[in-house]
Amino acid sequence: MNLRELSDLLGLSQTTVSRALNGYPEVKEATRKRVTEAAETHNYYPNTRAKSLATGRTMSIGHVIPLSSQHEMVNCVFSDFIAGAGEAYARQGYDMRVSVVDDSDEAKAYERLATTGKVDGVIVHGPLIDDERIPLLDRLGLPFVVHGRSSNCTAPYSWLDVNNRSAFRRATDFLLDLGHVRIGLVNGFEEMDFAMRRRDGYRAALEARGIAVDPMLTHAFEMTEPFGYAKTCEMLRSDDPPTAIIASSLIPALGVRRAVEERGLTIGKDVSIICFDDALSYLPNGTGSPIFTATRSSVRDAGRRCGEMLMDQIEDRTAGPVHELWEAELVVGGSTGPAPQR
Amino acid sequence: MNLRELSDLLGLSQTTVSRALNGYPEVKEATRKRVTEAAETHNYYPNTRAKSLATGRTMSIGHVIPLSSQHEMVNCVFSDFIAGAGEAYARQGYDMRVSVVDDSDEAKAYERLATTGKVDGVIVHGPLIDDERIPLLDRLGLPFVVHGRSSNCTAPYSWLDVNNRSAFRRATDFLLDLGHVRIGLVNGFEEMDFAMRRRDGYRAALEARGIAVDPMLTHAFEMTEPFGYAKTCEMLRSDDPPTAIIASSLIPALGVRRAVEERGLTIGKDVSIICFDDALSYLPNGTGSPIFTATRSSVRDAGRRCGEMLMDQIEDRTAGPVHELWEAELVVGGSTGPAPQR
DNA sequence: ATCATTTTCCAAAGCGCTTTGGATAATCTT
DNA sequence: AAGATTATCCAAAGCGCTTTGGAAAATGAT
Repeated sequence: MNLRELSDLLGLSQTTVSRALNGYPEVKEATRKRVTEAAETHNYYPNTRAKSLATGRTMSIGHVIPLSSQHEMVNCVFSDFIAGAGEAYARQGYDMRVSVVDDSDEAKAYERLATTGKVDGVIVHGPLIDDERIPLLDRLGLPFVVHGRSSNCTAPYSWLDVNNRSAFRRATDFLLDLGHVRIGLVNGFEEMDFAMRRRDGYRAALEARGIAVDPMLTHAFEMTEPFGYAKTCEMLRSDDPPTAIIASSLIPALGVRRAVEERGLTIGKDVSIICFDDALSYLPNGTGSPIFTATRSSVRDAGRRCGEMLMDQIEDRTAGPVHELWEAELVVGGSTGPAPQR
Repeated sequence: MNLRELSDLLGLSQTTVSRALNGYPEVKEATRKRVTEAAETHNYYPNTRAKSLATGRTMSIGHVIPLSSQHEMVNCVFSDFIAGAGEAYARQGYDMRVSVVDDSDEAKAYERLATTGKVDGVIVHGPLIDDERIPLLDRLGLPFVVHGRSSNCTAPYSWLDVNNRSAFRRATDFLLDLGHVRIGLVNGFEEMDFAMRRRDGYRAALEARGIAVDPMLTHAFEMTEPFGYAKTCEMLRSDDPPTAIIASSLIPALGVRRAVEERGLTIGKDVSIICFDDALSYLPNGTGSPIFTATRSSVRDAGRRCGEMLMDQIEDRTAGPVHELWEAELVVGGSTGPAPQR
């Protein structure tokens, strides 16, 4: 059942039927009612492809995910983000178009999305410190919202980020207050803006107390469980091991925990752990009281909000860039305690 | 730059340019070369919306994910699946359209996808035992592939599944061979087909040795870490606690581990653990030797293959349904050992 | 050289919708 | 009651592509 058939059936023109269905004012209420009822009973839904072509809008938002051998974009954190974003999209009749691309031609993928008109806008995931995607999208004129920020980027753009620096500064201060001095950092790749900022917060807290950053205690890599495990093993084996470790995500924190326990040490006593908790729905940091002391900010909420911001921008393209900086909350769980006496 | 502009520029008709670009035979090689080169230099890419309308194909595959308060579809396993599927799509020029819907109108969402022509086919995730989506999609005539199976479903359909029954039978046998008798099961929701089959494999192994299934030892719920933790605590507190626990995923297994260790028991000695390992990229079961003894099957590979099967089906709609049953591999890690002596 | 084929290209008709620019009918002024 | 407004509807022109049904040009057969 298409528009022509429906309008023939009703003895009306396609124009009128289309207008009735789309809520235009130049159609009598009685007619509108007749049309909507007929559409209902005959199960008419406008063809998306035709509608897209006519309106120039696709009602879909692109998410480009690079598939690289060395860095996994698609992970638990990502899936919670898209769950949130997807929820926001659904509420406004959008949906999400995910294209997986080889990371060598990620730029081309964005270009293609823009020139072929597949999407009305995109979300930029995992921005690097000086991310080239931002000027590119700016140039392409495709609306976008960055989840995170990109330092050194001069072009104006909309973003939503958690205050990673203050979160890690706060976590580090918390440990310092407990008397810890040897504090390890298990971070994500530091080309990524969020990881760089987290390291910076960590560094600032230490330096404020006159403690130098020990390169032996700071590690940056893909945030997997085995990475947390391996680096913790390495640090604990050293002559001057850390008494506390900060992990950039719950997942490597699980590895940290495994390494600590395997060594027969007790968490929160021999070694304290703080992690950044994205409040993943499938991997919650405990249900009642938190397992790990953590700085927490829901990535799902972030997804939801990024989606909203982007749709707003698409709907009103004249509006300027919007920024939101969220503070992470510090939740104290059982994984931290006073530094052990020497 | 659109087709008309490009053809005007070349002094050719749109027909010829279109044909040259799409590899049709009725165009001289020299002309084709001239056209492709012009397209290249002028950065011409056909408008997807127009192309879709003209061809009736969208080159995109739908994934419907119900958003429910009590059951999370979007999880780590899901994200690895779509990474695999997305990779397959990318290779053949498809991409993925994800729509998040309230679970109360999931059926309507599929109907809408079909009638509005948003996608060329869909992947059905997490089939229930008698899943109504299968007859629905069959009726709608929308190509689809089910990741998993749906028992009791009479309509023919394509699916790819791991042999959940044999995997859990094997895991249970492995523990029985080690002398375990009290074996706990931390399963997913048993309305879901895979969970039902897993339970069945577990039951069959026990019954083959004349051991009755103890309801105190079998639990089914959302497969989160806290669920694994809570149920393990509960079981370990009982008068006749299990000496081994089988978990339906690595994630609840982490909770199982936490509960066991928190009680001061040793994994692989006091309590053995086997889990189903989906070989998640972000949460691998160890790098070299596995952490948990596990039955393993890569959900990412499954995603890739489901995607391929679906695209094949879309390309040749006359082909009958295809089935693939994958056997999970048993990998022995450090989490299992002989049953402790009484 | 003539006719039949094949090769190469084109004009025009969709695909199913939205939207512009009227026309007609109904209502309001005076 | 005639002219001015307004409410209601319509025909037709896109949106940018593919594809059908020829036409013209080139090639082959006789």
